[in-house]
Amino acid sequence: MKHYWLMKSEPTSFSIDDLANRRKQIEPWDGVRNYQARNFLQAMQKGDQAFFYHSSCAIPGIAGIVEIIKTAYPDKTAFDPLNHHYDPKSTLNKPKWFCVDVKLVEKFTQLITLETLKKQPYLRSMRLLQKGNRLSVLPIILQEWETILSLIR
DNA sequence: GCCAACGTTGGC
DNA sequence: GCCAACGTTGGC
Repeated sequence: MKHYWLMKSEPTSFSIDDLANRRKQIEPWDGVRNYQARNFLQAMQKGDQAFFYHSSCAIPGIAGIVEIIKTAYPDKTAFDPLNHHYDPKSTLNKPKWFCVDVKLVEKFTQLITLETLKKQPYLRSMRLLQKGNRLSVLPIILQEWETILSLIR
């Protein structure tokens, strides 16, 4: 069974346009340094889809859809001392952090803004909208997925 | 830039 | 194991 997710990225560091401009429109979703988010990454299966969410920017919101094309494998950025996400506690033998590969499925012609999401009664219980939620990777239930897509379809 | 809400760290 | 201090996230 296919599962749905939401993955956050700050567009100033990596936006949906950056993904669109990648060769094959594929990118490793690395740099996640939170255990809960990591566990969600590890639960992802090939073929799962995720909303690409732009966070910490002028207009936060969902910019499009990506598909998981490679399941979790060790995040190389944790091994690189020069990388901003370097973590000496993650080793080749015992990797602590993981990433998946995503491929662009669709960039929405119009951003589904956080403001819009908040207005939807059916989305009130959505994890993304809960107070204090800071998870950069989180699950979306099918009903929420479809409700969100209905906003632009 | 502010600040609430978390997560992590480290002394005890 | 507790908890204060600190760091980070992310909306505003």
